[in-house]
Amino acid sequence: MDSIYVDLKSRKPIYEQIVENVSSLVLRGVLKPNESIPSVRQLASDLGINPNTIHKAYAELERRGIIFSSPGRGSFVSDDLSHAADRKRTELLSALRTAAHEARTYGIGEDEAHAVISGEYSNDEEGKS
Amino acid sequence: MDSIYVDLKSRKPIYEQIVENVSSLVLRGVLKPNESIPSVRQLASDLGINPNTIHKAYAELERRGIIFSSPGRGSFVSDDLSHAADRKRTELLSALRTAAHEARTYGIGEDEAHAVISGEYSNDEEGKS
DNA sequence: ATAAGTGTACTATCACTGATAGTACATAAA
DNA sequence: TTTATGTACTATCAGTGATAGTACACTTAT
Repeated sequence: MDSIYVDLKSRKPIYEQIVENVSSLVLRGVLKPNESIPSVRQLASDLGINPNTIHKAYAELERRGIIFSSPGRGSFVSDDLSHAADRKRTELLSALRTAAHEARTYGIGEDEAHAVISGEYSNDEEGKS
Repeated sequence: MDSIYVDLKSRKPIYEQIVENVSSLVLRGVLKPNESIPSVRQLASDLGINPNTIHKAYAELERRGIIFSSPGRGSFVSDDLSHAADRKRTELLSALRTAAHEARTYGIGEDEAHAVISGEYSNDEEGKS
């Protein structure tokens, strides 16, 4: 959860997994602004996949303002993550709204829906060692 | 929403759209048990897609116990939908749980999450004419 | 200056999957 | 008998993800 990995058996393309993976580490604060992230070739080697695939992911991450890359130097976490954070927040609320809407559509009661939320927020000490 | 359609521009495969589409109509009670559904060729013609694609969707729907097909007669909604309904319910609750978990992970407060649920359940007259 | 490591840009190729096209056959109903 | 149905094939195409290989410009450290 706190490092980069891929699931080769997943339906989701590898490069998308990398994108979401790094994005998650950055937006959750595991990787700090201006911190360096693994080089294209290094990460490709670590994960046993093609460098082109990593580059495709990094290009998308740069497009989203999550990281920036500099030829000869490497790739780094963006110094301004506000845009990306806002977008993620909106996306999460939208997902929650959609799930709730679907639940209602199929006859799941409001009380039960609230109970699910409460249950998820009462899993004590989410990030313990 | 209450009839079968497809979005050719979607990332989701056409046959999967058909599956979810029919499944939704059946589990929401729009299509009743033992009611007939469009024939493979008819639906293919209506939607402007290949009959093989429809058949692939119908085969999956039959596998899930949503419909059943009979050569020479046609395809019909299953008479016993309890299994499919249970699975759908579990799936919806799981989706809600996942959305809530993600929201929490990224710092969205419990109050805000509950507010989203309440908001979605207070959209009065969801299904008006 | 040199070497090593970096991002980046190509081309070519392969594999998988979704989708189409066409044909064919057995069945059921009018 | 005719028509429409589900079903089962084969062949083909298109798009996409991924790999392989090469190359070039840039930065950093030696």
